[in-house]
Amino acid sequence: MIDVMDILTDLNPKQREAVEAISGPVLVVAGPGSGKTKTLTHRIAHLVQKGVDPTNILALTFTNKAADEIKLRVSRLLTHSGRPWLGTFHSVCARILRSTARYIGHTPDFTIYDEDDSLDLVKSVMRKLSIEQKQWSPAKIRAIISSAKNELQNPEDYEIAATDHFSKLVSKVYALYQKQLTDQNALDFDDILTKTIQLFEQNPRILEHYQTQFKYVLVDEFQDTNAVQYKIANLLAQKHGNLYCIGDLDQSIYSFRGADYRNILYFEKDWPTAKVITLEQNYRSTQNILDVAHAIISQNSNRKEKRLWTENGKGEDIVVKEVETERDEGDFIVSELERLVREKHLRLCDFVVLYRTNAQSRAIEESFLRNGFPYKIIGGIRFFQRKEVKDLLSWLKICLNPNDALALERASAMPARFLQQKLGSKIETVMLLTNDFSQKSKTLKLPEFLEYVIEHTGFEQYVRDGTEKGDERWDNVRGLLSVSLKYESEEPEVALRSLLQEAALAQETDTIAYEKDLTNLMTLHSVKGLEFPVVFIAGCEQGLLPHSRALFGANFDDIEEERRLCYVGVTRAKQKLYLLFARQRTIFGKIQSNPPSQFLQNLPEHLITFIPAEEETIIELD
DNA sequence: CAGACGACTATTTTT
DNA sequence: TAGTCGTCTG
Repeated sequence: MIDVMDILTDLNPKQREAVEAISGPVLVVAGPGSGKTKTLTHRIAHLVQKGVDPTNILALTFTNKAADEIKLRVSRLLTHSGRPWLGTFHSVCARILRSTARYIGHTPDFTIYDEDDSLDLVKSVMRKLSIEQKQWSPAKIRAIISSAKNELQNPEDYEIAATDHFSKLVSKVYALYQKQLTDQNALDFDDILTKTIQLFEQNPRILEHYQTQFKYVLVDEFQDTNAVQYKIANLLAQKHGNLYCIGDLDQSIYSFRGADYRNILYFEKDWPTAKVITLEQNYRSTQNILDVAHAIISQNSNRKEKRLWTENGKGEDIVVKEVETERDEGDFIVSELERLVREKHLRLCDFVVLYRTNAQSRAIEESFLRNGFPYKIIGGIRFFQRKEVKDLLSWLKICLNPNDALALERASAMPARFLQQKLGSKIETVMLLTNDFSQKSKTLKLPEFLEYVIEHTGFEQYVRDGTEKGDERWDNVRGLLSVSLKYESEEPEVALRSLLQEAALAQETDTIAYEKDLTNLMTLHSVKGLEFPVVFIAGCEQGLLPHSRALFGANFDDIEEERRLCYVGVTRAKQKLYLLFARQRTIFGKIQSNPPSQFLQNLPEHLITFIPAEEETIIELD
């Protein structure tokens, strides 16, 4: 156990204030690199040091990555005693709902539908209602249903509010969609949150139970909460009033999926006695980088003024580089990288290349390939989202929840010729197989059970069609098998449940290879929370950053979010920052020419080195 | 029912 | 340009 003083002496005065203000509501505005996670973890440790039982502490995050990081750091600070409740909003709510499922009309083995499942269900509902999918995009309808849920509108509420033709149509889909979910004993991601609220509102004693338990509630990345999540945190903290929220409005970049940074403003209204602490000392970047970041973000009107400072010194100029084409952009990045590795003895993993859209990675990759520099693309399709993985998992889902019609449909959709190796007609085959699997799932260890399912569904022949992609698919299936190994020692049913829960809620993200000697390439969104000595931001052009959608819509908020995105990118840099723009670029097979990003316009000139495109650049005709 | 072909579309992404 | 989706064809 670490000494109380150690936990506090390691902090600057503001951080220490945030850690020590343990009673009452606290809002911490934490700029990039200001020790947000440190403050949160030290606060938890401090509470325990003060004698608070860890089970009375609830810490909520948005991503599993953040939850894992906090878990790890808290466990380093506290070598004894129980663990706090610590996890994503979804995992904590799912945990609560598993033990209270009957109050919301489900059984504890409810299935969690991810976004793809949810879309499949919307499509199936639309087919049932004979709604033309060409005319009305299922994805759009799904998104509308999702936002309705996030405004706590149930199908009846939505129907009442629906006036125009389209809304009425959506209302029909929503009603049947929700009914199907209930019938199938399934919850979508939004339900996990909204059903928790429903549970609390309809069962005051259950709410009271959790309110009593959670004497201290902490919320990480508060700017990313949506209305429902904020309400959950608020409800849970109501009894003791010890609600601690930490975040940064300037780094809110997920409003497109429901995050509402205004929660930070509502917080002060809901908790008028809240202590507000701003962390402005930055431990990551040079002052030049912070000044440029400030020049960008201060153009936003929706923000609270704060000014980051550092003891790291001014550092180097920020490089603004003009290039002719996206090919030159990639080549410039690689040549700078090569030069810095040679001159400054940096490693390839000290660099990161950032871009607004995934499509931009292509040209940059090609430069890396041409010059023989290793790289890794972060992002893309997640493991549990892959078709072959979902296909295989659907067989497992049926074992736990035979009402899961989506899983049943998915499993049945596997070409009969693979299944028929063993048994009779298709529908019988699926039935017979699932019956058999259900039995086996109770007795076989999880990895053995998976092997069994793979063998009896002809899964290898199914995914492995002799192509390279087929081998890749097979690798993913083997990957699932290795995931299952960590549940090997558990009871078969518990293990199965855990695996499916992980598949639904713990979407494994690519890990950044800090230790490997290669350069990471990723979107501006993916880089949030990370830091690198040298940062390249490619494509600083009107239409790309800010993205044309935000530009075209002329929506004020959208442009401000793009600016925050740019700010997030800039503040990842520890020592050196490059902002690049191309005079022309091929987008969707057409050559476009866009002016430099408006975000480059107000940068303090004395901090910038501008390098124009080389005039003799030969534009290749092709 | 598997594969081919043309039409269509095209931020960002976590749970 | 490139990936997805629905329809058509053998």
